[in-house]
Amino acid sequence: MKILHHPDKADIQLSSVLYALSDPVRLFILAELRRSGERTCGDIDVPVVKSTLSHHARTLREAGVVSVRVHGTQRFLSIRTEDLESRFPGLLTSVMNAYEHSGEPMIINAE
Amino acid sequence: MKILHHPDKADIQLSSVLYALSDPVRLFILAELRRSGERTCGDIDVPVVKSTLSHHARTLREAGVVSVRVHGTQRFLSIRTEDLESRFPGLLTSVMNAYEHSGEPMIINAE
DNA sequence: TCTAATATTCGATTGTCATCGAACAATAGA
DNA sequence: TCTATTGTTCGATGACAATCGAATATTAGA
Repeated sequence: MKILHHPDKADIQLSSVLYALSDPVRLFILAELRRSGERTCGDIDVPVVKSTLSHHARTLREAGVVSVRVHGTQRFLSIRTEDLESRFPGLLTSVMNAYEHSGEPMIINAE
Repeated sequence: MKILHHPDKADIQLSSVLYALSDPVRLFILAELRRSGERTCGDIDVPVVKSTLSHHARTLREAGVVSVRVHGTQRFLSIRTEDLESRFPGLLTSVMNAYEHSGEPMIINAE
C-alpha cells in the first residue's frame, strides 16, 4: 500500500498553508470538506479532470491542510482542523468565513 | 505623475490576498508595516535587491493588501487594514498573529 | 541646471504550477 | 480470475512568478 506523507503539525508552514489556500478550486474543496467532514475525491464536484483534482489533493495534503485516509480504492479527505487551530489559531475559520461571504468565483472570468 | 492602481475594496479577491500573503518576503514586509504603520521601500530591510522589492510591493498593492502613497521620490506603504477587516473580518489579524508566533523563515533552507 | 536619492521598468533566467489526456496501479466484487 | 472503480503518475504545455542587473524615470536639493 502506498504511503501518503503528511507533515507533522509542528512542521506546517504558514506560507505553504496560505499558498495552498490561494487557489479557487482548493478553496472550494475545503468548503465542501467543511460541510461534510469527510469526502472522497470522486464525491467532490469540481470543474477539473481527475488528475488535476489529484494534484490539488496532494497540494493540500503536503501543506498540512488536509488529511487523507486510504480505504480500499478510495481516499477520504478531511481538514486537519485541530492541528491547524492549534498551530495557527483562528486562521482557518477566518479564511473559510471570508470564502463563504465573498462570492469567490471558482473560475476566474476573463475581463 | 505616475498613477498607481489600487483595487476597490469590493474587488479585493480572497484568493489573490492569500496568494500575496503566501510569500515569506511579503509576510515580512507586512510584519514591518504592522509595527511602523507606514514605511518607504528603502526602509524595509529584506534580502532582495531593489527591483525585486518593487515587484513584491506591486504584488501586495494589486492584491489590495497595501496602499501606496507617493511623496516626492518615495513611496510610503501601509496596510489597508480597514478595507481588509471589513471585507474579510479577522483574516489579516489571524494571519499576522500566526506569522509572529510561528518563526516563519524568510529564506527557505534547502533540506 | 546638475547631481544624488528613490524607486520602477525591462529583459533575461530559472523555476514552479495548473491543466489536460493517457497510461498505470490498486482494490473490490462478480 | 476478470472487470469495473477509484485514484495516481507521467509527460507535455502554457502561463506566470521570483530573482537579478542594467537602464530609466522622477523628484529634491545644491
